[in-house]
Amino acid sequence: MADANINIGLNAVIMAVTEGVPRVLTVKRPRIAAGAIEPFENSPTALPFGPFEPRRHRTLELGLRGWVEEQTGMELGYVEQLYTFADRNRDPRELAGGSRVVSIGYLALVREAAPHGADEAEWTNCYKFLPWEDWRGGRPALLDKFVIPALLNWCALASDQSEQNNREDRVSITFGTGNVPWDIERVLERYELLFEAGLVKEAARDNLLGSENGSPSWNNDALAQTGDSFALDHRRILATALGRVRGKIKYRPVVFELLAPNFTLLNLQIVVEALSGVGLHKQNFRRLVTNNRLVEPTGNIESQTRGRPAELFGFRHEVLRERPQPGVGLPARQRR
Amino acid sequence: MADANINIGLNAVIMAVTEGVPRVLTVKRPRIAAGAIEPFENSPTALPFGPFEPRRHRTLELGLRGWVEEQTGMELGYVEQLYTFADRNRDPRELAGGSRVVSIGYLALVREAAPHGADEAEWTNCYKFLPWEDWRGGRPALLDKFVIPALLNWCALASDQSEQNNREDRVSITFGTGNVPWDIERVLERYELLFEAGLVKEAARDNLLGSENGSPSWNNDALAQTGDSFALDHRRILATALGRVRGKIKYRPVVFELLAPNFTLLNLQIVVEALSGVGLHKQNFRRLVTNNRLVEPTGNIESQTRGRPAELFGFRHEVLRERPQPGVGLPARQRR
DNA sequence: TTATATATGCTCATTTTGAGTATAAAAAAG
DNA sequence: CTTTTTTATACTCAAAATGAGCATATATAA
Repeated sequence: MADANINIGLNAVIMAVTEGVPRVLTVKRPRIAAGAIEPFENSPTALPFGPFEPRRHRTLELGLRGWVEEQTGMELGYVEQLYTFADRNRDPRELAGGSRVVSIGYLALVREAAPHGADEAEWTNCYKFLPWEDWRGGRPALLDKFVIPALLNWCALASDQSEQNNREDRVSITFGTGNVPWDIERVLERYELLFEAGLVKEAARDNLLGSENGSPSWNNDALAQTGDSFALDHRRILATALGRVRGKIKYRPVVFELLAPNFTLLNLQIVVEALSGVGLHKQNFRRLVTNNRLVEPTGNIESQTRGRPAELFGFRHEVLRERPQPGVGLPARQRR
Repeated sequence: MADANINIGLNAVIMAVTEGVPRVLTVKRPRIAAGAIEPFENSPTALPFGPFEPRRHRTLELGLRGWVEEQTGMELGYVEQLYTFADRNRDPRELAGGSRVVSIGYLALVREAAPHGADEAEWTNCYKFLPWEDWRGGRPALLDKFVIPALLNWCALASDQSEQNNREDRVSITFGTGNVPWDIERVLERYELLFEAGLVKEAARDNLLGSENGSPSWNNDALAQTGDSFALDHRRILATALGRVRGKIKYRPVVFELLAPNFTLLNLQIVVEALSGVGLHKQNFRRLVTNNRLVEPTGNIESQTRGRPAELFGFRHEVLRERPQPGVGLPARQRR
């Protein structure tokens, strides 16, 4: 009955925001399904992951929580399932006769704490893997210096006119060329386009692109500009996670999972900006969260500050019973 | 290496809207993983499903498209992954020593067509399975007549005060008791709450609720009011699908997957209302989709109509290049 | 004391939304 | 053939939400 060639792995994107930097928990030695540890060549950075053991775990989420706690000592709070990935060639070892790996991605939001466990886990800036996603300091320079020209070049290499139009449409919608606005949520679409165009290291590494695909072989200098790489398809899972958070923040109060119970409105704004990757108008942000009664003042004042001390606020849980979709509300479009 | 006790099944929620009714494609004999057909007692209604065969299919989505075409003769257009379900006891046969079934749910939107294939597939009104979700004719009577009282009763049966508060909060947020507005997207949360409270047939059938859970054993008359049942956890998957469409409709132009290329604005509105389960203000709906330039007039006029003939419109594809998140915009809250 | 940094309150024009009224163009009823 | 019914479409108007900025308050640093 059972297909002996399927393994299920659970991958965790564990995110935190500290000092205005969105971070993801990364490990050096990925743990391989079925419990065995296999070091990769050069031990590439990976998301923490572990096997799903049906005999031990009643649900997928419980399985995930279990081994995350074992590996990192962290007890997860907010957890949501992201996506299930099972593309062939996901793991190069399948080609060598190994079994097919199906991996289920999960997103967890935590208040940053030092991980402690068997693996050398550490917090890494998400934008090291997806540098084109951070617009807080204005439009990232690498877009115009490298990414967009390379994508347009890839469009021009299409085999026929219809495919070229297709590619140009995708480039303009995902990367906002022409007069198309930048949509902060299309993180995954952007990564997948770069992958297809052979502009991220994994594309070459995973050897999925032949010359018939019209993909030029970019030199390593160029590929170094598109951020750090991850083991397997973990960068794709991270892109899924970031896109999901960016969407969810607007209609569910998930930001508060990343903040201490008391925070200033600037603290809150910085976390929202870090995740969404765009800067927000301070006064309007304040008006939004207070008028919507998403937060409530505690009466306490922040100490040890530069300018005027700010009031401390807390999440107003009752908002869930007042408005169907309470979130922080981001601008629909990002001006360039 | 491989865990011989895992099977992966792909479940398809194939939706269409005709005559103002949102329909889902259902089959009478579910096909069991690994290709064998096992008739269930009474052949309960099920979603079409098939096994994922890693040797044949490069990706999960291709696998799904493949066997859907084999089984129903339908070539799917728009397809998106919903969620992966793997709870223990999902399939009662696991208890009898069978292997664990992991099922990956997919949503497909099609223009309704007669299915033709080996299984006796047919289109069924989604609201037959989730009758409390249809508010187009006003607040469904069964909410006040049966569902809410039964849920409040379940709250009162909680083992301690904290659990009772917890239950009451969940009831009011998902079912909008007190002054909480009804959130059309919380379809899955509502179904899961009814399941926990033992108010849908599957809860009793799957025998997951003991008396220690504080769930009364409802008589069959009562359970008959909460809609038709599905095999396994297929009703849960349908709830996931409906909630997903209701959300997505707002920010992606997915409705047009369900409509012919040319349609009147009333056609469009009826499809949106059928999915969202709420009635919309006709003039404002028109203003929204035309001002946002989501649709464009074709110049043609509908024939064979009752009142004044309406103009035919088409989806304006260019809107994707103008606004980041083009959708039809539903009212945030549903007034009662 | 002055500069600088941050917090917070407020204004104002514009856009979007909710809820209607009014009119137009067809078929059905008498 | 006139009236009624039905559906389509245009327009109004008040309320709410949004985008952008000015002004002021309260702290530390120079």
